[in-house]
Amino acid sequence: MEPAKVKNSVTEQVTQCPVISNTPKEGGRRKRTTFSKTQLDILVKTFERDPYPGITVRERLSSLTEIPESRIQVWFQNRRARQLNQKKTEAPTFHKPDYGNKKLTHFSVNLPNRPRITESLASGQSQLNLQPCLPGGNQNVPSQPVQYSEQQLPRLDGHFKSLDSTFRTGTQIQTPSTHLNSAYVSRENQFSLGATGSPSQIQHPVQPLQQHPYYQISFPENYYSDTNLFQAASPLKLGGYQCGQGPQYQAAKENIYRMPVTINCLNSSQGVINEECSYVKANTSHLSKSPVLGHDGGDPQVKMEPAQAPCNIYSPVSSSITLPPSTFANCQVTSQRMLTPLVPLFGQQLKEMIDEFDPRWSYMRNEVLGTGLDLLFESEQNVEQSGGGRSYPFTSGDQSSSCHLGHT
DNA sequence: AAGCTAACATAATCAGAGG
DNA sequence: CCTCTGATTATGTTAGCTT
Repeated sequence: MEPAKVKNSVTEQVTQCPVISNTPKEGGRRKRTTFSKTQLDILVKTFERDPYPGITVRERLSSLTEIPESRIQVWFQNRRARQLNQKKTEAPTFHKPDYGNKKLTHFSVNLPNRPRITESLASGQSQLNLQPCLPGGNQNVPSQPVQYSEQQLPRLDGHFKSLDSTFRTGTQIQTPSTHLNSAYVSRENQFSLGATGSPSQIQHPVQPLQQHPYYQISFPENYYSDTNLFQAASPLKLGGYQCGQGPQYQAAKENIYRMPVTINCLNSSQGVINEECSYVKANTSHLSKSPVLGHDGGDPQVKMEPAQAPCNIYSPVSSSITLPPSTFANCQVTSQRMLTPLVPLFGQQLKEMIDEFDPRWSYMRNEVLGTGLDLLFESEQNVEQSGGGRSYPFTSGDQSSSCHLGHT
């Protein structure tokens, strides 16, 4: 066992970041790191959006700030500890969120445990082009499709399977860890990414659907689903309602990376309303281990199929957007291992919904989709500003195009 | 299934930097 | 000197891997 504490203080010159060379001295205590203002700013802003960054985010921060990942981890640990202590000392009055007039309310879900890094993954440099929540969103990261290595696919698979199971829970949602017992949730409407090794689990009640209108958006599936990633064995439930397991749902799960399927809105007080949905039926997935990933040739075609099935997205808004199949008639899916989000016209609405829903999902969306959605949003704005009506751009691989939408 | 290990968490504490 | 905060240690949980 390690003998107590090493208290031989180092009286050398303070190591100033970004010069990171304060590795632990032989048998001594690591020199205290002094973070620069810029570095702290990045860390703080990241912390505000995600107090529990995963390894990829930490590595990303590390490369961005030139702070060793281990120091970043320590920083977040200390930050969490002090924030918890601070909030403990404060009067722990629980403020019930005011859902009355807000269309988006607290929605607690149990997010998945972090995917474990296998040795093969951890040993190498992170190949995930993830988009952490850095200052200014992800604008610091070049916009490019996310590329996944063979090794990352199984990891993502487990990750998204967890997401899938997350949304199969009922109204009583289990939170992944005691992280949620802090005021993060109640005050900031955030929920934590669970991590392995978390303390005992607790449950947090979800605001009853009957009392408060919800946005209950199945974004995790809309964005991250995959044929191989989501293998729902039991009916999906959202807010106590059982979601359809019909062809639309399955199709949604198959096409998450190309586009969100349909935005159906309904009043929660009316229960589930069956609305017409349209979706893209793609026969491949960038994240799937389908044979198409194994070769470079071929251009799997995107097939369009209409669907008539319940769409379990709740919203107080009584309108819906249905995308005609023609929207994607000319889309082609590249067979490269690139996630190119083919988000059609309603990107702005989608983005707003995502962002309002929870910043963390935006973050995860960015992890997978990169800046595609943001770019879409920008392009949509440009179109509107130029009076271009309802023509929306989309991309597929290295090709881009636009289509006119006559949505209702 | 059991054991090992990695990863991550909180909590407590030490100790350096700076006001 | 005091406060803030980075660094360390102890301890616990979870999940993947191996046997």
